[in-house]
Amino acid sequence: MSAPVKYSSQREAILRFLKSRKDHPTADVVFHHIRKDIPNISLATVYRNLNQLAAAGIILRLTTDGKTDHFDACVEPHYHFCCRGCNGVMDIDMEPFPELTKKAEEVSNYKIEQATILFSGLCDCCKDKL
Amino acid sequence: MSAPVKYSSQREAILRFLKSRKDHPTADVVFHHIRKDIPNISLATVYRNLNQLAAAGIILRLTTDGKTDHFDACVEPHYHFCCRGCNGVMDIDMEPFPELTKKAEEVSNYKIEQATILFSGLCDCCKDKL
DNA sequence: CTGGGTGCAAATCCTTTGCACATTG
DNA sequence: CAATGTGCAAAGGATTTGCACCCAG
Repeated sequence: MSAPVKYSSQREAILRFLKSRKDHPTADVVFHHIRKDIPNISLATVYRNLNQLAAAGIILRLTTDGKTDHFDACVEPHYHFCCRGCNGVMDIDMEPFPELTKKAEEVSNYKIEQATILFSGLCDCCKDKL
Repeated sequence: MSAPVKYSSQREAILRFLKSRKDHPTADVVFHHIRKDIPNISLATVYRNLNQLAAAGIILRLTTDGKTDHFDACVEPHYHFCCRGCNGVMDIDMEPFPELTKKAEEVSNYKIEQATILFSGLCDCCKDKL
């Protein structure tokens, strides 16, 4: 049923760029960087591909407190941190707590498929400045 | 420094409405309900007051995977669940895990001020339908 | 009477979509 | 050649803002 995926150089470039970064760029950041290699790529194409990759589970869409989503080429379950100073999104290297989801499911009786943990505060750089 | 807050019947009505609900309405839902009592209130006023109340720590803004934020009159730390079927946001009645934040802070060296835990999946109603 | 609050409409920001053309398989 | 992907521009939805007027302190 799902439409067969056809190769496109734009999508490859987007994915490659995402994999090369350990921060988690927004669509706009992806767009501006890809543009250096593919000058006439359009923002719409970036959005379309990010959506497609996320839907396919190849990348992760991160919804933070800011208004724009961030994207992560690492789909292993892990936690994130969003700095209220610079609005950057970073990884937190700690093992997931599967008990959390299990306990929530017991307590609530909902079918819980996912737990999103987002820490926020100030990163190393912003800790001093603010 | 912060501007003195003046009373307004609109803000009072918005806060009262929010307190009367255990789901977590969006700005638009608040608007349509308040409108029954204050027919000529504007959506801009609703947004302005929700923002002001959230900034003052009187209510909580909940950013979910959906595109519109939800608001919660209960500011005690607690967890939420967002149903991908009906997009509703519900409370999860379980004790918070303070260790989570502590551990993340140790591991990362960031100044962590907040941990947002959002579960998602299917609620009781949507579990059967989908 | 001074400054915050409101309603309205217009503006913004982020994201999606329609359409004609290009590219892949 | 059939169908997906692209670029462009226009549309869309959620939220904010400018401005003249209103009202609390």
